[in-house]
Parts: sequence; structure tokens; C-alpha cells
Amino acid sequence: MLLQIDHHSGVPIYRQVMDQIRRQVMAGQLPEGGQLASVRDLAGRLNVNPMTISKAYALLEMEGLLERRRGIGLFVATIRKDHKRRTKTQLLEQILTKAVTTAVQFDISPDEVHELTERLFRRYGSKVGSERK
Amino acid sequence: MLLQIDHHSGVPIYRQVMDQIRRQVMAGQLPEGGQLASVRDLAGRLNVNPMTISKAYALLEMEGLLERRRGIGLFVATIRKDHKRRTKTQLLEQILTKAVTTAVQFDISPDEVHELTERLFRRYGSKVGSERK
Amino acid sequence: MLLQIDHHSGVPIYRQVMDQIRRQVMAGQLPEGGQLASVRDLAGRLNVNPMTISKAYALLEMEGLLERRRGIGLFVATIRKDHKRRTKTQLLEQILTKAVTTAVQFDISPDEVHELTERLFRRYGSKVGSERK
Amino acid sequence: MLLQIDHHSGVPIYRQVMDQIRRQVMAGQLPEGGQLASVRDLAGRLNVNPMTISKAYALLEMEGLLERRRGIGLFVATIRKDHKRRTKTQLLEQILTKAVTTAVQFDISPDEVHELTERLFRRYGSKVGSERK
DNA sequence: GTGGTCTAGACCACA
DNA sequence: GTGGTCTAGACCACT
Repeated sequence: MLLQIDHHSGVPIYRQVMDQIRRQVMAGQLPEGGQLASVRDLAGRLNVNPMTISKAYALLEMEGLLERRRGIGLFVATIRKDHKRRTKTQLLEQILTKAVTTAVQFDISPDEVHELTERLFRRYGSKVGSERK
Repeated sequence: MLLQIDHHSGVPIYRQVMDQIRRQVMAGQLPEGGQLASVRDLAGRLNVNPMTISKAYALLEMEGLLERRRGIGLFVATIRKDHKRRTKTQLLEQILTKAVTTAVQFDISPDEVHELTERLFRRYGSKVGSERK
Repeated sequence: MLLQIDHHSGVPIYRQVMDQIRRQVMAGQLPEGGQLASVRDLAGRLNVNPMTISKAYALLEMEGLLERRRGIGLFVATIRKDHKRRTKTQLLEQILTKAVTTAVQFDISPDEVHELTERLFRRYGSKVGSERK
Repeated sequence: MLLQIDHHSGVPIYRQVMDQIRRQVMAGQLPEGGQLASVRDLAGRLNVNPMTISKAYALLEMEGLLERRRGIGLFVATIRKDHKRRTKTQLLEQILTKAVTTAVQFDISPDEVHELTERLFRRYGSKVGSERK
């Protein structure tokens, strides 16, 4: 499990951790039922305070994304597949909605948006089964 | 000048004010050279602390988007047309980049993204010269 | 707002705080829209670390019971009245269910339970508008 | 001996085990002098760590509820009848006290509580000598 | 070993 | 003034 923390982004570290884990679970990079890195381990690797990781984990558990097994560790909860697909689409739609309303407000045509999107896809790799670490 | 403040979004109010003014200027809804509502007036209408508005205005002035004319008020600065166009595209690209990287991570194809984008355009109106206030 | 913390109960302090605030809100002792004691103030009075209070407040906010107004403080959220009544009954039913199943398992008759309940009501005061602090 | 373990309740597993055994003894479902399942057997059936069961047994032994016969196993200790009756009532009173204080705080009348109790008795069965496993 | 809680004290953003 | 975040380090309960 690799996470990137940006200490200068202004986004709280525990939120960065949450977002990235949530995404990795949704993307299947963290398999359901799989165990997460321990609080101390992850904290050590990211060079942050264990409590910060613990907070992120606790919130994700409350979200229902993670499951605690007392004295053993934290695991990715099992999610129904359709629910997962829906969540993924919702997340994307949310971002795209912002893009579209911005374009409309700025008088940028759907064609221009489409072109720009294609260019970004080429840049950020749309190839199937892209690099998984 | 109409602004929507969401007290529950977690985004600082002064940032919401800044973002919306910046967008309205870029979209031409706030014409260059036009005068802005006074701090007191806007604060009253949005029902927020005047210092919050003041802070937003001050930061936008530092950005060069607004100009202060002593004793008169704040006005939208004049922007070079190409600069404006570039800024608009940059803003959009920023959002779209997030959408594309999300799609890649979620294994959602460019075609699906395109389709979803079209649908959102139809929903939020892509017609040229849309509603100006 | 008066809270009783038992440092020896084993129940985490932040949970004791949450439970008592939740109850006071449900009981109407903390009026909707009313402002809560500040984190530092309450922490000082209870003689616990501010972070502990902050955690309790944050969790109650996530529950939807409290509302944050940035830079101002925390307030009791407005709850629909029927929802409140339902929540209260549910809370009570939950406890009573445990009592009844215990009685059944122990072969204690409904009459005995009723008698015991009456006795406890006399002891803990069922008088209308009992002592509110 | 059937026990239900809830891994998500937050209550320590060894406590859940203790509580349920204590109740079954009080209710007569586990007869005095009867032998308990072995640590290994129970742990296997409940799918928990044997040390967890061992801890529960050890604590119940310290309580005097169980008796260890070296080389043979653990047995339910003999309890004086009046002591047993008192313990049962105490356990019930403890739960009912919580119910009554909650009702008082929520301004729910004794009559309403009584009614609710009757309803729960009908639902969970007050018939004498109910299902024994 | 695991996670959970708490402290004391610091710094920050917001209004 | 408000709450939010983070640290360093301690202690605890559970398995």
C-alpha cells in the first residue's frame, strides 16, 4: 500500500490518507477482505504521527469502508459489487459536473471540452491495466 | 452580483466568495471596470462577517483581479484578452485533469467519460450565450 | 451545561461527553440552535484535555446532532420534532428490550417487572418537570 | 452451550462470553455441577482465539461462578438458592434503572413505559418455561 | 503484536 | 475569540 502525502497542500494529512485509501479500495488496488498496513507501520513509513493514521482509519471504519477485528488489525470491508460500481460513477459524475458547469459558464463548447479530455487521457494513460504498484 | 454561500461545505467562506467572483469575472458576468458591491453591503446580504468579505476582496486585489480606487470603491481590473482566455482554459483543465485521473484509476473508459460528459452538458445547458444575470 | 465524567468507569471520556450531550439535546435541556460551551471552556471545567472534547464534538457533528459555524462555535442542530420523538422512543425501547429478554430468561414475571419499575420510578422521580439544572 | 459473538459490537469478546455464561447459569440453562465446553472446543466453534476463551473462564472462576477440577475440566459451581435469586433480581434492576432514568429524562410517563414493557413481553414471550436449548 | 485513548502543548485558519 | 490539526509519548485493552 503506497500513499503519497503532500505536507504543503493544506489538506489535512488524515484526509489525504482517507482519500487515497478510499480510492484504492474503489479501484480494487486494495482487495476486499485484505488487511491494511498497521497504524504504526504506516505512520512510520509516511513519517507522521500514529494518531494521525489512527484517525484516518477510524473515520473510514465509521464510513463502513473498513472493518476492525479487535486485537488483530483493520481489513477492507466487503462491499456489494453494484454498490461499488455506483459509488465509482457517482464520484466521477460529481467531478465532471463541476467541469461541465464551469465550461458552460466560460462559454467553452462541448467539442473543446471533449478535445481537452482526450488530450488529458493520452497524457495520464487510459491504457487498460495501467501501472499498478 | 449574486453569490451562493454554503455554510456546511467546509470551504472557508472567504474562499467561496473569491472563487465565485473570479469565475464571474472570467465569464464576463462581472464586466471589466465594473464596480463591486461594498464590503458592508455584500456582507449584509450574505449574512456573514464584514471582515470575511474584506479579506476576500483584499486577496483578489493582491491577485490583480480587482483594483482599489481610494475613496470610491473596488473595481474589476482590465485583463488582457489572451490572458483571460488562458486562465479560463487553465481552470477548466485543472478540473478535467482530476476527472480523467479518477476515471483512469477506476478503469472507466474515455468513451464512458465522453458519454457522461455529453449527458451533463445536456442537463446543464451548453447553449451559447446562456443565462447572464 | 453540566456534565458528569466518571474517570474510573472504563468508558472513554469522549463517549461519556457524547452520550450526555445527546441525551440533553433529546431531553430538551439543550435547546435547538443553542450554542454549546466552547471546547476550551468545557475542557477546563471537566479538567480534561481539549482534544478529548473536540473529538466528542466532532463526532456529534458527524452524527448531525451539532452544527459548526466556522470561527464562531458549535450549535445544536435543528431536528424535526417527530424525528426527535421517534429517536427518544427508540432509545428507550432498546433498553427495555434488554430488560424484558433478561426477565424472560430469568423466569421473572411481567408483574414482578412492573412492580420493580414502579419502585424505581418512585425512587428516581417521575414527577413532571423534575429537577432541571 | 450456545453463545452468540458479535464482532462488531465493540464489547470485548471475552466479556461477551462471560456475560452469556453468567446469564445461562442464572437462568438454569447451564445446570449447577455441569461441565463446560473445553477452551479449545468452544474457541473452535466460535472461531475466536483460545486465549480469549481461557481469559473468560479464568475470570468467571475468580468470580466463584465456575470451579476448576484439575485434569478434568471446568464445572458450574453450586450457588445458594437465595443468593442466586438475589443476583438475578440485581441484574434485572440494574437494567431497569437505566430504563427508568432514561424515561424520566425524556419526559416519558410511567404509564407509557408500562405499556411499552407489556408490548415487549408479548413480543419476546413471557410464557413460563420458555424455549430452553 | 494490534488499535484506542489521553495528555500537554504547539501552530493554524476562520470570523 | 472559535475549532482543527499535529506531535511525541504514555498507558491500556484485546488477541
